[in-house]
Amino acid sequence: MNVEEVIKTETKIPLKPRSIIHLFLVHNKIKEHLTRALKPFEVSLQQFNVLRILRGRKGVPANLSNLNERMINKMSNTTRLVDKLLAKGYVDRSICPSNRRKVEITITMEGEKVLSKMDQTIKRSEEELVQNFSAQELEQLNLLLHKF
Amino acid sequence: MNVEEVIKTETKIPLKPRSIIHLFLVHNKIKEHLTRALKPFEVSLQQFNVLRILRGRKGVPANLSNLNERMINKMSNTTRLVDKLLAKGYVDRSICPSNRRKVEITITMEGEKVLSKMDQTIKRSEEELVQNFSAQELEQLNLLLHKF
DNA sequence: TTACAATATTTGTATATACAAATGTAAAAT
DNA sequence: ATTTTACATTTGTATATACAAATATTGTAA
Repeated sequence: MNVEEVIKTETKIPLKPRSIIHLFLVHNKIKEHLTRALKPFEVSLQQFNVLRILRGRKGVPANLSNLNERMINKMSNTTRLVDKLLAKGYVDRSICPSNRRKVEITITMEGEKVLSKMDQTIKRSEEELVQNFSAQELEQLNLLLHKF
Repeated sequence: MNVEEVIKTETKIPLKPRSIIHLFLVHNKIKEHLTRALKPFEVSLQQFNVLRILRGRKGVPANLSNLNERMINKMSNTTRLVDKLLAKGYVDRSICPSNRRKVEITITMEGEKVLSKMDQTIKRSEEELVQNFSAQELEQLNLLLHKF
């Protein structure tokens, strides 16, 4: 992934903006790659992410705030995202009995089933994406990203 | 920017997925930061990007293909993006006389004027974003990103 | 108890994005 | 010359995202 090549420019970009553009381009590449991997399952990356969060709660229902704080893209309309998963039968949603302002969201058996299939696909994609990296280089990358 | 802290999890994430999540989180942070910086100008990052590309052509008109191949997010509806800039008076658009399938897009004086103001704001934001990095660390980051 | 503030979610609106189909123009093939 | 193919852009549709406003419920204060 060469910056100048991808955005078709001959001029040398200064280090700071170049780093940011570089990161954007890599992000795009990864996002497209993972989205393509999830395509057969007809779920978005966000929906996949929510399913994983729900599974991680091991049966304990989540409300929208729980989901939001664990999501990668903090978005305000998690409601509509859950609507989609509900329509697919991958989650259940009910009103919390002890506090009727809240909702209780859980993953269904069906949801767990498709999720475990998605997991394998995503794992393969991730392996592909970082195939040029050694473990040490990935550690180094994480250290650098930590500085942002 | 600590991954586990941001997505509020106690479990240690394996190196490969962690690297990818980390990159997503950093991308989000940068995107939000830059979008906020452009807010007073009422243009999106994409629109800002298009204006910069047009300026870079130094008067030579661009068509939609030219823009697309230089844009960070390759998108199919550059038409509508240019519509927005047109409505703001920042670009001109006309049909290419030699090949009427094409359009000729140029930045206006007004566009150049606001763009130079945006530049300063964006430059400051970029400085802030990479303030914890030494030049050497940024070089290293670019080398690693190059591996994707 | 009534009014007010805080909390949790939902809805509305505008823009962004992805993909497919439609439109109009130019070039190539028969 | 007419048909076909390729090219460049536009439009339509569905979903995603960001932000503000609306709704419903609970907790608190006078």
